[in-house]
Amino acid sequence: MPELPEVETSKRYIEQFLLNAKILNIQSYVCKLRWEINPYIKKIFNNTTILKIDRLGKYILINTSNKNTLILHLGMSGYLSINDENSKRIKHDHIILNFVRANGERKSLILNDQRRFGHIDFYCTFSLKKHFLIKNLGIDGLSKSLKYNLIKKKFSMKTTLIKNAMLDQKIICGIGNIYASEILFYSKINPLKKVNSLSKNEINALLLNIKIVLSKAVLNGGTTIKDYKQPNGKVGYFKQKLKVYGRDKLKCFDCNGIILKLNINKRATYICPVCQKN
DNA sequence: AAACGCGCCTGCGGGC
DNA sequence: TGCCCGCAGGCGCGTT
Repeated sequence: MPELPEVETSKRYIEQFLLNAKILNIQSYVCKLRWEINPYIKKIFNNTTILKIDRLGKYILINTSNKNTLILHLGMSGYLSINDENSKRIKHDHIILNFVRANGERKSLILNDQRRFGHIDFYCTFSLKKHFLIKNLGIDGLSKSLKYNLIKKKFSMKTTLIKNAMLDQKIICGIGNIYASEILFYSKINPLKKVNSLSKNEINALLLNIKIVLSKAVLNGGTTIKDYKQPNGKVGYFKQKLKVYGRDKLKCFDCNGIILKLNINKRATYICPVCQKN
């Protein structure tokens, strides 16, 4: 479900509550989400303070005073919320992190994940980049270092389709299926084009539009297609701004073309065949 | 090394 | 009403 903008929205919201808060304990009600959950997670963060929260791609990274980092991934259906301590658990509430704020307020961070493709883990902060979920991640979609030379280098050795490359977290991390279609539309690039055939202008357009689309989506609180909500309970408002995703058979906003739905690698891909002829 | 499919899960909507 | 199928915002792993 959540792609970079939804994860960033969630991160910014929980940060308001969690920064400088003390973790009391972590409860988990399942043995595994996508993978087995390390049982030590229940104890290792007890009485530690949350110093900093980062996001890398679709991962939320919570750094604590015991020099560990809590790693959260929301998978397809994960949803974070903040609730009063001891409020009633609902279906698919799998992880509850109880904490106390500097003002004495006791709250809980809740991970609800219907499909259980999400994950929670922890690792020593110092060697976080060696963690198996983090070590292969490419550059973040909103990183200032996302530049032409870097991407040109990665693209020139590949024959895969640009749509697949957009979803490859080892190249650029954070982009998922919705924003891949949107960014390619903004860039007027046909998703079936091979990455090693992209011109300099096309790559530069792509990089610019990655920034534009992702940051616009963040400003709008992300995209709600079905059930995604911001942690404050509001839906994301970027859906109204989507140009192609989910708009098959409808008219393109920029020309008279009709939006087409393709299947690329079993993933729905939306294009305007006129704007994205090449 | 790169490029595919598979499988992990639940739930929903459409067709019969 | 119910069953079956396909599909859904992700991604590591095994196989080619």
